[in-house]
Amino acid sequence: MNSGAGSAGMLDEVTAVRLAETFKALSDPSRVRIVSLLVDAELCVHDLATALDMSQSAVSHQLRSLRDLRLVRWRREGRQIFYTLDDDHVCQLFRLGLEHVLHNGRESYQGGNHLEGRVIEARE
Amino acid sequence: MNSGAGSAGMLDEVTAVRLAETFKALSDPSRVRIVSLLVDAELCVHDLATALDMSQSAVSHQLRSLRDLRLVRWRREGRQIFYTLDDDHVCQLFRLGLEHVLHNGRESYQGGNHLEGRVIEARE
DNA sequence: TGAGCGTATGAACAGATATTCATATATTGA
DNA sequence: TCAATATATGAATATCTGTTCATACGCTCA
Repeated sequence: MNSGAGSAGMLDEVTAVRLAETFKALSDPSRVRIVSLLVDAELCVHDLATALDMSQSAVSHQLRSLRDLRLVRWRREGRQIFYTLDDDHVCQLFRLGLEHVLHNGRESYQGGNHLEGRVIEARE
Repeated sequence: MNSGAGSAGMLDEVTAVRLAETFKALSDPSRVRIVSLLVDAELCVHDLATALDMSQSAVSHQLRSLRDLRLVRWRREGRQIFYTLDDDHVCQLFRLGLEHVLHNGRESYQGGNHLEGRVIEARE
């Protein structure tokens, strides 16, 4: 069977979809920033909204996505609801991604523009 | 919680966007499946399309995204172009995500439906 | 040189997404 | 019970995304 750690082989459709969903959870700047805060602390919606300079509604909608994808947990305390990251995998994913981004400035790259020196002689 | 290197602090806008972009690269089932194949082998577009049962065009478009995000490299050999994963981070991200998905069946979860229902205790 | 293959690309379109606005729900305290 | 507060939710909307279709580009070999 596939899905080992080494050779993954081709993923079956269900796994592919769920894996994609997991990454999709972190594929938006707002959500990534929410997670970056939750990595360090448990926060309520209002604090998140304030820290991120987003509307309460927008944050709440995003938290719902994260909840649906099981990336965060919540805890009620009075009228507030505190969120925290659900499991450690999320944390690891976040860190690994961050590492990738930070170690990957904007150095020149194979095919700085397109494939083989194609047409793009478009230079100003 | 917080497996080790904590304190990411809030991300600045640029980093958040780039991090989100990185995850977005893996946020689609087709792309995830492409990557799952490239984890094991270097493949040309046609082989990818065949293995994934996708049109050549669709695969090509997706490869372009992956190229733009620097997740894959290519190499021309005759009329074919072989793709491979660019750096190891991608591989690690893919594996970590897969691990998360595989270790996370569909067990019941906090708030099976809506929020209000129950409260989780302290963490750890 | 031209036919044919492999690949890339652009336009177009259907479907997904993030935010806003308005409003509902839950909880507390008077 | 009522007002105030914190959060969730639904509809509307502008934007983004993935695929298809048609076609262009690049390479190889008759």
